[in-house]
Amino acid sequence: MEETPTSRAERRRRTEERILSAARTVFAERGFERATIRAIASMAEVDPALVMQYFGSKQELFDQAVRIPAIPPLNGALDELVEELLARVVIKIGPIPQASLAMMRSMLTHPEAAEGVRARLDEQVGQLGAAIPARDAELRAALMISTMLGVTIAHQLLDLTALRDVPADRLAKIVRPALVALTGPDAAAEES
Amino acid sequence: MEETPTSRAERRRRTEERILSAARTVFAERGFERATIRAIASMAEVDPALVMQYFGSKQELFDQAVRIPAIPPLNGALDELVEELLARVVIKIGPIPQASLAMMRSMLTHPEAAEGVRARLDEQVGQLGAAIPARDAELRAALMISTMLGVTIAHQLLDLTALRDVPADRLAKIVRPALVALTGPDAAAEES
DNA sequence: GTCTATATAAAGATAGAC
DNA sequence: GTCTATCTTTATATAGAC
Repeated sequence: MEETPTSRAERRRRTEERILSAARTVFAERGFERATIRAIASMAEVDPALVMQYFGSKQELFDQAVRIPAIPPLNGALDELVEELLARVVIKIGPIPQASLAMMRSMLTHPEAAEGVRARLDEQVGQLGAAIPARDAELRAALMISTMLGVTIAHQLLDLTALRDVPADRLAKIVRPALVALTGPDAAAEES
Repeated sequence: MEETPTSRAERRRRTEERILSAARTVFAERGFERATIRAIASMAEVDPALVMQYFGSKQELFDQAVRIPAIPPLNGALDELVEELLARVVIKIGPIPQASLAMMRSMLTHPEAAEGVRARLDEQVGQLGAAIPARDAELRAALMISTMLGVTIAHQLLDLTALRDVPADRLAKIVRPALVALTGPDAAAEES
């Protein structure tokens, strides 16, 4: 028998996606520990037991929910990389992916999330460091990433008063010189 | 009857202090949610029930444990403030207070901790902003604070590979120009 | 005053009815 | 295949023995 567009498999896939979407929202808002299967199921309008049936455990649900589709590599010329960093976390304010938020929200208290974030940031540090000609390239790259991390946390998660309702371009305009300063003197200028 | 140096009140005070110290350690390591009264009591070598007896609730224990004695105000000339910021979070790496760590560890998942951190950072932003002559003073101050927050989190809580075992003066030397860049052009240079 | 024992609550996980 | 009902665990909080 040919399967219709809304076959069992298709229906199941949609239900799973609805659960994953709800999970991202709840994990992003409350973090791993305070998020409950019940709350996620409620938001997805399914039975809590179904969530367990599909994903097996809360941890497994978290893993699948925060899995980010692609890991866009950081490469190119240094000044392009600075713009790319700004675009990712400052310009792109608003549509910051729920999955990233969920990961960040949980990273300080949930060991698995911490490990995931560290691995991803270490990777970005490596890519960025490769484009920095100054000495201490990796260290400089790590501090650039740390800066963007701090701005994102202060803005998106802590909601600092002074960062509320600030247009993206104003943020970018002020942060850019700081990032450039972190890249250090260019190779030609290094004569010490 | 005169009380000896180890009177009941004195013994109680010492026990309380031991519990608070253990609480700071456990809250700093695991965050509010994952920290348990049992673990804190065990570390302090007292009975779990005694902790409740003394502090009433886990939340109250947290409040008292993370209460930071003094709130040193940020004031002075701008270049001194930059040095003060560097001293507080970069140079002073190592003896960063357990209470601050506990607060930061919990700030993304525990609403009370988030509120406490936001209030404190907002306050620092105000003090720092008052010393910045450029336009967007508060915004610049907030971004400076965010930068230091990011470096602290990446270093102390996430343990980024590239930031491990880096001498404080090397960190400070690289971060300083970024902070200065965030302070913006001085008043004389602003002619637009 | 300190600790043993227990009450209470919440949430993850499972078994079985439909 | 989906959901009702329950089991089990864990941790906060309390009551009462010593």
